Amino acid sequence: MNTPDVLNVGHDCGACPIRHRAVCARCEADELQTLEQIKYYRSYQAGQTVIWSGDRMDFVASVVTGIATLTQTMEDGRRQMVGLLLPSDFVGRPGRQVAAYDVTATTDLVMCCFRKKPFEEMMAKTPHVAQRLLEMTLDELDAAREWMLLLGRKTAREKIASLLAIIARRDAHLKLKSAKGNIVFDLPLTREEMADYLGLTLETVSRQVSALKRDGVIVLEGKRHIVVPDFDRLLEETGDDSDGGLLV
Amino acid sequence: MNTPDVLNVGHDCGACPIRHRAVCARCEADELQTLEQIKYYRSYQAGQTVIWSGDRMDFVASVVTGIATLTQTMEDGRRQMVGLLLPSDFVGRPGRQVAAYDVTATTDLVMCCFRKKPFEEMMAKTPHVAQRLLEMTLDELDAAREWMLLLGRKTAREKIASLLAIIARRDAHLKLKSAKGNIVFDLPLTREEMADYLGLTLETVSRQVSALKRDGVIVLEGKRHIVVPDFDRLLEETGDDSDGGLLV
DNA sequence: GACACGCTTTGACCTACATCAAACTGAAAG
DNA sequence: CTTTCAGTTTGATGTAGGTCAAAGCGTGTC
Repeated sequence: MNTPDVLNVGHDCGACPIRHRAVCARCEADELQTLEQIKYYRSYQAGQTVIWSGDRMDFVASVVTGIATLTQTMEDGRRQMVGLLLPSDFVGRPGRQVAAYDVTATTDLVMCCFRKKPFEEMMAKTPHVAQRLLEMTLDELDAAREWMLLLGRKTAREKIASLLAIIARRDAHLKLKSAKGNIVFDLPLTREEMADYLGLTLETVSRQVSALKRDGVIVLEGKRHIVVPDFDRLLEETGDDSDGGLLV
Repeated sequence: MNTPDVLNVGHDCGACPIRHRAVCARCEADELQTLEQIKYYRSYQAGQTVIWSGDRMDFVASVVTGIATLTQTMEDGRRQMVGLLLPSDFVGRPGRQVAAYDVTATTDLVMCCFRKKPFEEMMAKTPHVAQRLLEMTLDELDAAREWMLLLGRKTAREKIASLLAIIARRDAHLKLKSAKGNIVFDLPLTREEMADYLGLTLETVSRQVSALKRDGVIVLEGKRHIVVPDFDRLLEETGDDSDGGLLV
């Protein structure tokens, strides 16, 4: 096995077309050996909670397969998703003892974990890892800020379109397919989870998904399987700038 | 001068009570010398735009005095603030050529800048800096996620109370005062800027500020000067958990 | 086959906040 | 002292999305 999960975290290889996933010629570097020694796997079933906010968290991890969410809950039960973790995403914060969010598996989930202590020691020694982690965290921060624009200023319809576009893009990217023609993917979230992502109610999500379907922006096969016949059309519905955020 | 601005970025000294601000015994470390050589200052007047989204950005910087905001704007003019930069906060992303957000001075502003190229070279050499930057970015990510909960799920009144609490805390912290008794501070934002922060309109902000004043949660002296007679009371109005997010 | 259970859709109604509009306030400019 | 202007407040009205309620749908179970 080529341990792509380990590469996600430890290594940034310019030669790899898809940085977080590909196998890389420099796999023998020291930090990878170290990571290899301290890693272990955990599996969770769909719906299982990985960690509760406030729990002691003695590991960091990266998602290998499946989807997990980070959510915050208010005392009265209002919930807001604050992170959507797809394969190759990183969970956990070096330097923090206690989880700040609920982490939940929304599909069956496999994570590649590293015990926090040795991971931090390794980080202190190998600048590679800290730099890669910084880069990944900055990407997450950008995503969070786009998400803030969505939550604060977009209409319900724009929110739905944006979420579909995000998932479609991630999905297509992970499958290495180009974005020409039909884009097909399975929604990994229930209406309620979509609502928690978007700051809406599930009823509003349902209505707006139906509306996009009625207007021919998407085609629904069953409840979960989605076909996007014209990706540009979907992007128009998001309210985002047309130049599509190609910042480097 | 003890160059506290430089310390913000380059150094994490456990001995300093207030980490980002204090002067530190290890100031002679190499990276500080390097930073010292490549730094320069820029001043902006209140209202001036520091960088437009999409502009080439050849420096990174930290705020020395004053307040700046990061905002995103949609084609039709809807605006959402996505970052509020107070003294000691960091702007700019190593590795990115182009600004992703509008950066605006909301008060007179002094920034301590570092040209990007030498800063990045220095980062590659001194792990200290990358690690400090990672830590700061993770803090920002947490702040962004709390902000997402605010935007997605809080009522207008809770949003206002939360913003006041955030500013009060930052302000008190920067002044090294304890949080007992009256907390007094000047609002650094106009109603419109508050609205852009909170995903509201300025009219709603005005109404809710008046309501909090009517209910005795805050005392307004003029339009900007605010007295919080009972900080716990204000916190109750935020809708947040009472244990106040003391995550380490 | 019928039942139960989780998820989704649809409808009727309601309300928090947006929108539009006008008046107020205070500081700066002449 | 008057004018101007940016920022703010306040009021009247509109509406997107929330709330409550009921019905539909697919899958697994007895």
